[in-house]
Amino acid sequence: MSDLPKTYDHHEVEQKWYEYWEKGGFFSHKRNADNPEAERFSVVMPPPNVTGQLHLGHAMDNTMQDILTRWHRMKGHQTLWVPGCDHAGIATQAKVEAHLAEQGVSKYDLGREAFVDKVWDWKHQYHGRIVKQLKMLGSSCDWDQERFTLDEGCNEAVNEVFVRLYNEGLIYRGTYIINWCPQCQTTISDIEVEHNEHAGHLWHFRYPLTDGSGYITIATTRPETMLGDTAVAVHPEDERYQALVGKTLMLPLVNREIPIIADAYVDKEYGTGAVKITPAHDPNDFEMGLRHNLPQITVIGKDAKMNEQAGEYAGMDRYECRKAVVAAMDKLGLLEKIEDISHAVGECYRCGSIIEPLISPQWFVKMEPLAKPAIEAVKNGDIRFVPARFAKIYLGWLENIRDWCISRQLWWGHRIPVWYCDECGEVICQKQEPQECPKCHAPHDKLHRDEDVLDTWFSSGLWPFETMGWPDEAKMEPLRKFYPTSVLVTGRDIIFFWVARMIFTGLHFMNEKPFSDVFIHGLILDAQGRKMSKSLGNGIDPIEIIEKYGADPLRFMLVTGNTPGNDLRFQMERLEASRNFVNKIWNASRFVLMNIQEQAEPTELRYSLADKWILSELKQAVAGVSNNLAKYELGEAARQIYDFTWDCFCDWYIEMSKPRLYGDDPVERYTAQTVLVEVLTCILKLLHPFMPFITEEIWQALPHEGESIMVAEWPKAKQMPEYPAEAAVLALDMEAVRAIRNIRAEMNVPPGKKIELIFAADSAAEGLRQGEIYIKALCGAENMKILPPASPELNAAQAAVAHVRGIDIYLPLKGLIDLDKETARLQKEVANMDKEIKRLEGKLNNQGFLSKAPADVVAGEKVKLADYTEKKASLLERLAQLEKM
RNA sequence: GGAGGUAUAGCUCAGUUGGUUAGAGCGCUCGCCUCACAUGCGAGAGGUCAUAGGUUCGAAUCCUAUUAUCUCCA
Repeated sequence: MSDLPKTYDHHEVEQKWYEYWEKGGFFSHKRNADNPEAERFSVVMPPPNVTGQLHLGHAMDNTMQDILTRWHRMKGHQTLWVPGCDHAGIATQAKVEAHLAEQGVSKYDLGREAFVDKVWDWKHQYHGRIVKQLKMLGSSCDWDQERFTLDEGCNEAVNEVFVRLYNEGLIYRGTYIINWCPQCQTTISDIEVEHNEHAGHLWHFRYPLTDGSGYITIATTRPETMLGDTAVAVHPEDERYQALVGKTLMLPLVNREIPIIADAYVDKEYGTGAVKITPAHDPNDFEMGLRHNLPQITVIGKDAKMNEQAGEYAGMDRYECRKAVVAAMDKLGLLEKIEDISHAVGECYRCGSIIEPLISPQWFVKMEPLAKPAIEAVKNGDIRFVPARFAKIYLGWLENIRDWCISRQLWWGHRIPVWYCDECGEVICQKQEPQECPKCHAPHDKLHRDEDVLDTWFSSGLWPFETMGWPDEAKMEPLRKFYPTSVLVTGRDIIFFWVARMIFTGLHFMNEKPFSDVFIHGLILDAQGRKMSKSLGNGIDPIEIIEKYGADPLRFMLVTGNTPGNDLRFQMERLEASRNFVNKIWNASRFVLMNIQEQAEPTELRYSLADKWILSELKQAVAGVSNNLAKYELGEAARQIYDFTWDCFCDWYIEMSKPRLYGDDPVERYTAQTVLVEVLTCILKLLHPFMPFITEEIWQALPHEGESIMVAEWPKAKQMPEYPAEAAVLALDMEAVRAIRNIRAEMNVPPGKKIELIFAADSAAEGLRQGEIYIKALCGAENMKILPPASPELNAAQAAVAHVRGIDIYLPLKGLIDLDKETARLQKEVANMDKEIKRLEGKLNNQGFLSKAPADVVAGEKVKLADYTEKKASLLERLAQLEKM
């Protein structure tokens, strides 16, 4: 036991305890491993990208995981929280390329191997930073289990998965239309394309019929692709065009004869109802092309420039060509009109470039067979989303899923485990590099490996089991113990990217879901409710916050004032409120420590009214916090700790303990000291998952058993005592105190002035007597008298009066009473009671209410009515007295 | 075009199966450096719970529509 400094300095404290925990092995999943009975709790950290540093969103995500992990650890569970980072293919490669470009070096100058080495250097640098940030935040993850999505073990897992899916026919290579980012120079998957509204135009072009009988007007947002048109489509039921179906058109500028086809996909209402079909540059046209056997003519290359098939336009940028095509059509008199429209344009989620749909040979995962069980697992409740509404988003996506393009034309990532034989064209998919072609036995140097790497999410989709040793039997001890994990905590923005993929890979390869619960949280917004972004410059660095305020207030702020799934606004005021709470806890603890330095001789423990009240309240708080944590209602749990600590413990109990601590009854003193320590210790435990650092600092200073609060036993409400009768008595005394303080304030009684109190009470008299010591201390009263109701001397005094349930309170304030003011105050209160009485009478005269409402509700309303009626009577009586004065 | 979220005090938000005189923090007003804390203490003011209907004995809470706003999907 030791004293605490007057002010709390988080800098030193936070670092000290984190090192202590880490060295002590408190984060290890091996703790408690000898207890076969211990329940297990496991989480895998959504691996942050090694691209850069962590932002507030990561801070929130990891705080939530840490709260759950620390809570379960305190409950005695064997816990594993796996940390790690993601290699983030495109993002990291782009960063490093940009960095090299500043020095005038391109990746091609370096070559693949040297470039990848550079990326590893980058990774090491940022990885160190991320780890440091996580530690500053207090994350209690098991660092011995840390993984990286591109480490050897993950590579083995990726190869294993790829080869198995290939052999099962669930991975295939095919030439389809894909999303090409001309800036990143790679394919991206459908979900990596962001559709944003842009102001654009709808150009109406006339395509002449080959038979010379006229023309058809098509509307397009992409004139440059007309060079690759291979048909014009109309809706089969569109009367305007029915006669034309089957005829052919002469495609202007290129003079190619193309058919008019009918397809139900066409929207009759959009544009002219006739659309040009470019199978090589539009996904829908591609599909339609397959249905109608249309040729695919690629006119735009991977550099987003027109290729040789574009004839005279070859070499032009796609947008330059657009202008040229429009001008040429105009010149030919085939431009009917230009309409201004707003339409969605696909952009690369990474660099914002406009995506060019292209036909290209790529690797795909066949999704339907994998999606089915993943849909089922959520539908049947095996996997639960919290909040439940996110299940709908998940299901909606999986039910309409398209095959997943997994190959990327990058250098940074898991190289696709496929080799091609130059001799016979055999495709060899296997984990180890082949020494010869298994088909034609061509030697090793006749084989070449696929140049592409896999989508980052292909490896992070295996995260819950690849991090636990799979597929290496020798390393799978964590997997056997901790898979499936208990819960996944993540943002709603990566439900498709990541959550869904982990679910289907987990189900497919482990025959078991990867996690039971998916706890989804919202985004962090700035104070104005905007997304934090680099371009707005409104991002906040968690490190700065931690350095200035400490990790505890940041963590507390990040999980309070908010309900699961909703976005959270970051406001300095809220951070300050959390910091103030930390300060409050610190000072309350100082008070307790100061007052137990001279421990009273242990005598008997005799709980007084206040002790029984605070213990009852504590039990409720413990139950509430535990229940809310179990429901992932972290904000509500935090609020309950806050309220209990500040209101119940600091504002009331500590104040009530003072007269006992400073008095000379050793039993009272000893009891108060004991209860103070007991309740404070319990508060610290409840708070520890939220504020790990300050709680450890104080806990270590208090009398305690064990090495760390981290592994102290989580309080069990069921084992705690409660005293409802005494708690109710004290609650009434507290009401009286509030009423008295109110009068003091309203009557401008100087705070230092001691007053006298006279109570008129019948059944409540005993409770007042028991609470006398507190009432006097809290009201600044010298004496208090408790008289029977209607005692003669009550009328005599010139006093202010209040009434609380069955108690008339008289404050003799000779000379301090402003009669008019007092009358006004009482009248206001009478009016208030009138309103309530009227409301209750209405309710209680309602036959429907009496017969249909539950009995306890009816009884409750009756008690209220009686209270208010009594109070009103008392107030009126007092008003009558005042009039006589 | 489809789906969903949100709408409660000046601001940011709670309000968990319908029943509280509708709550908190910040801000505001009044009074206080009361021996843990002015990052504080005590007392207060402030809300037609977006709008319109409906269900119910009873609606901030459930249903329908509307409006505003945000997000996702196409």
